[in-house]
Amino acid sequence: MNQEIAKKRMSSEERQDEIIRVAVELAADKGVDSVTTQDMADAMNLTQGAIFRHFATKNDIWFAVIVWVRERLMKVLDKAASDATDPLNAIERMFFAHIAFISKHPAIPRLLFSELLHKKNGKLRQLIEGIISGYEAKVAGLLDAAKSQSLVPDNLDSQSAAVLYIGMIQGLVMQSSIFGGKRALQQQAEKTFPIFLHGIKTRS
Amino acid sequence: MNQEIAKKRMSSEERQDEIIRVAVELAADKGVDSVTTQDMADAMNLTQGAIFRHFATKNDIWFAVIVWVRERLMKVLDKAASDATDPLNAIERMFFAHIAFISKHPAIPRLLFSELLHKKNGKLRQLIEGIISGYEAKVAGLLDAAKSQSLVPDNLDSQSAAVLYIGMIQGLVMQSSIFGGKRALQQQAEKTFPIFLHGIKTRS
DNA sequence: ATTAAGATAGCAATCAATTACTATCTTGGT
DNA sequence: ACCAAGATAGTAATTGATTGCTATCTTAAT
Repeated sequence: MNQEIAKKRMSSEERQDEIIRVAVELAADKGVDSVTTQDMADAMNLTQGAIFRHFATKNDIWFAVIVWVRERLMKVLDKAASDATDPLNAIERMFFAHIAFISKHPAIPRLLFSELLHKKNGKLRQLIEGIISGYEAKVAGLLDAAKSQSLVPDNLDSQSAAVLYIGMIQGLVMQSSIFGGKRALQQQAEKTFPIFLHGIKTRS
Repeated sequence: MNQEIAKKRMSSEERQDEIIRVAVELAADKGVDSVTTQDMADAMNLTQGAIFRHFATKNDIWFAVIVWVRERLMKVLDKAASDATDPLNAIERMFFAHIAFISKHPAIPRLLFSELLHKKNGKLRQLIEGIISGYEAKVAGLLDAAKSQSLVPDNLDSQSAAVLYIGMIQGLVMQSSIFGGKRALQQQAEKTFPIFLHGIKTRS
């Protein structure tokens, strides 16, 4: 019953998209490093060699995956920030948008925060570094804007607060990775954010 | 010139220690998954097969590594906490002891926080989960003690604050992994901790 | 002389990547 | 419309390198 379907011939662009999608899925289950081109091929009813009609090397696949993630994530974050009433509210909306994004794509943090980072590799590491430092700069910028509106004290170190912000996401991801699932992630996030928020607000 | 040195025969126990030490070092450079038994053997002027005179499987090596890390880290943390004057001070001392420990062994966070985490579910994962959840419980316990001394408000969610605490460490590690080295890690830690501390202190 | 550590060599499995070939789609000249 | 010619996606098989691990021999230390 299931033999005839999915035997179509697709354009290279469509196949590239499918490979990226499948790679993300598999990375969620087995971890990035243990996903083989054979796994990808199996997951899309294709032969292993066919993968290399669409990507020159396996590394190029992961590069494309990261680019895909970047575009998706940035789109979500930008939209969340644009709906905000003030800089602090923008940070809060971005945070929960990010948590929701992770809930939908559990593989993402693994891609960004773990293995590929210390892969002495050139392009991949640079790309991920760019995403994270760009994210950090965005948060720090919002905090500076909050300063000028006296929403946070002037003597707050924006960059350090941004580090804490990103760390909070990492901590929540790890927490939900060890214990519960999506539901727990959202719930934990709602309880953790106020502590961070209070940490950056007016000090003695 | 370099042929005759390091040709000693060692006891199995000594070799096990050296294998563990070398494994930690190599994991810092190349990442855990990409360290092969051949790499370890090369790093200690030994044959690859000789490794298996001292460990039955490669997995056993990583297990021993994690156990080694746990003992070292817990020892450092316990000592830091025992010198403290009050629960909040204990958390602060533990934090900076942890940061100093990481500065000395940059491979550790990678072992605990990244790759091995999403390694299906074996003994390794269980061991790491135990370390982290134990750590979290310890911080949460100190926060509860701080409540009874009115150092932090009663309505603080201890577990969420502990998640933020661990996330702060993760964020700092990633920050220093992307940018500077040890110096930057210590400096950043000193600027970030006060934000966390203010976050858990008395609220409006 | 006995024993345990290390050397040498090799196995079976797995991996990314390449090859030679086939099937299918696209296109341009008549 | 037609239909050969080229382009492109896919298959099947194989390559060369690497992996964890093992069987057998060699040597050093007690």
